[in-house]
Amino acid sequence: MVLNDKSAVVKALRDMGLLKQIKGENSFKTRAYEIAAERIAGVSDDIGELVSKGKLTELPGIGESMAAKITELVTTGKIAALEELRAEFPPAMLELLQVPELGPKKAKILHEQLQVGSIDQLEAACKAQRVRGLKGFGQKTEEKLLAAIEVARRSSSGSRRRLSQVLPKAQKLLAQIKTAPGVVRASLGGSVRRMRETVADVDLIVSAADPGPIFKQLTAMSEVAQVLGQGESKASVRLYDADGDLQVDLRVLPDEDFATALHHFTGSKAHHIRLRSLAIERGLKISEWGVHRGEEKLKITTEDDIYALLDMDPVPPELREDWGEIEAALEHRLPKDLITEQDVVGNVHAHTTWSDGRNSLEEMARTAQAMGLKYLTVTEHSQTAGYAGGLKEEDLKRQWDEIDAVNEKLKGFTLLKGVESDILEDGRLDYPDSFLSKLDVVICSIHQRHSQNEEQMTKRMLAAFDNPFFMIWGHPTGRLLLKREPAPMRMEQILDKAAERGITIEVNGSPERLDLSAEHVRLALQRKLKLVVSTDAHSVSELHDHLPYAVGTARKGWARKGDILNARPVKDFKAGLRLH
DNA sequence: GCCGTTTTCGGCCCGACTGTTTTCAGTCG
Repeated sequence: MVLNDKSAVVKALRDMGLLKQIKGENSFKTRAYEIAAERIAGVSDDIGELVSKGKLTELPGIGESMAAKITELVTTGKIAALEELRAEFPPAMLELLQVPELGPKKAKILHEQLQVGSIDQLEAACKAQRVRGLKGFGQKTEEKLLAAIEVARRSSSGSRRRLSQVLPKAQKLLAQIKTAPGVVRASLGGSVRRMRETVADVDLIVSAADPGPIFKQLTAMSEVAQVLGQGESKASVRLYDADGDLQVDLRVLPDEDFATALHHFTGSKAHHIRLRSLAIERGLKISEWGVHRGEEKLKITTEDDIYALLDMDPVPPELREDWGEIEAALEHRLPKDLITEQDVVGNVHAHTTWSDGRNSLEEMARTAQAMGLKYLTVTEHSQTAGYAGGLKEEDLKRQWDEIDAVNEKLKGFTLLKGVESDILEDGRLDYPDSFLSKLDVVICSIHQRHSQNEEQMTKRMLAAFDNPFFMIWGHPTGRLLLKREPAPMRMEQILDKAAERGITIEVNGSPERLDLSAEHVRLALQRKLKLVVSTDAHSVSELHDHLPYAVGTARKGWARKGDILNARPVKDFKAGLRLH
């Protein structure tokens, strides 16, 4: 095995599909590559294992030909057919498709007629007014492309941004839209509603008899930089935004169409394609405008009605990715009790002014209590983390006195004594066992030496799990979304050992982390590992603000209430942390 | 390229919007 890298496989399949599109191949063929890429991206299995065990063709959407290409890539490091395809085009050909408004058909014409093979060449051709003469192009297209090139360049660092950079703005927009006259129902849609860890735009779906005032409400907002388009049922705008351009798509429909429209614009695309095929088998047709049986339009009041018509369990938005939820819903084995924010009774992983937090112990405790919680784990940084005000044994012992004093004052609320201990480069923790044994909660995290290779990192974790006081594995991969890749490690092997040792895994809700990821949450749950949804709060506001991201990520990984330790009362929480 | 209690051949999700168009193609979601 030369290249056991799932993301490399996904990229190769996507690129192959796109290049074939530009060549003008049959669109169903090219879509097969997209489907296969999405399927691989969504499976939680190790790609090398799928190849070596010959299980690729068991995945829906992957047949003999696709399996052979994937096997070729994993075993030899490249796909000959893809190399040949690449050789037919300039190296930067695919970057052209990053330009909005420019798809494979127009790219093909530009390449064939004007030898355009990069964004820079496209810009030159447009400025020279050589594009407007091409068949199917005109002056307006040329001008639009020039503007689109700017958009593509501005967002070239990746047009997606972290969910946390968009969700609060989206919620604010939704609140403002709801104040427009005539609004009946309104909701967020799209990848924001599905709680994807990174998102590209905002979708708003509104029902009202007259769309006019709603469009007006949106386009009149001061944050709107440009109105990109407006028709009878939808409008798109671009917002001024410190993080770069943010597109907002607003749909307004009669209330009888709200549920089907909301469902349609929530996605994902892959989920819909599967669902609509199933509908056809049952003599139904699903579109954004409703569910039809022949000419008859069926009455759909909620999204659940759509799944009921297909004899499926209702699928919560976070699960709509075609990651196996379709099959599970058809077999009525979709989890019914996914974790919710209301289920959480204890806040896990908090820092105070004792280390690098911004609020005192008592402020954190009172805020958590006001949120309706019953306990809070105080887990300051450990002595190795000098940069974060890490505490020595004597410091922590003094902190216990203050914790005892605050616990005296608070009724029906408990501060638990803990620490976030660094996992050193050889897997040791940075306090002696004799001290760790005195704590209620020991979260163990990696804060340095992220650059170890896969072998070293895997060994480090396996060794760390041998410590009898290792209770919770904190932000396991150390990733920072769009900033730092997850540390390389053999996650399946590590989770196997964690399960053996009875270790609890953190789903860290710090918006830059979301660590574990939803995909890894599923891997952990397959091994019956216990989880905590944590805030990693460094201030009272983060106690509130981070919880939705932890819960959303856990839900997206199919975690149920029973899987989450801090959905249990304090006594059961403490008991659950003990190793077997 | 994938897939099959309507098929191993002949289908493959569906519609809005825009611009180039006298009836449609391309792009997007």
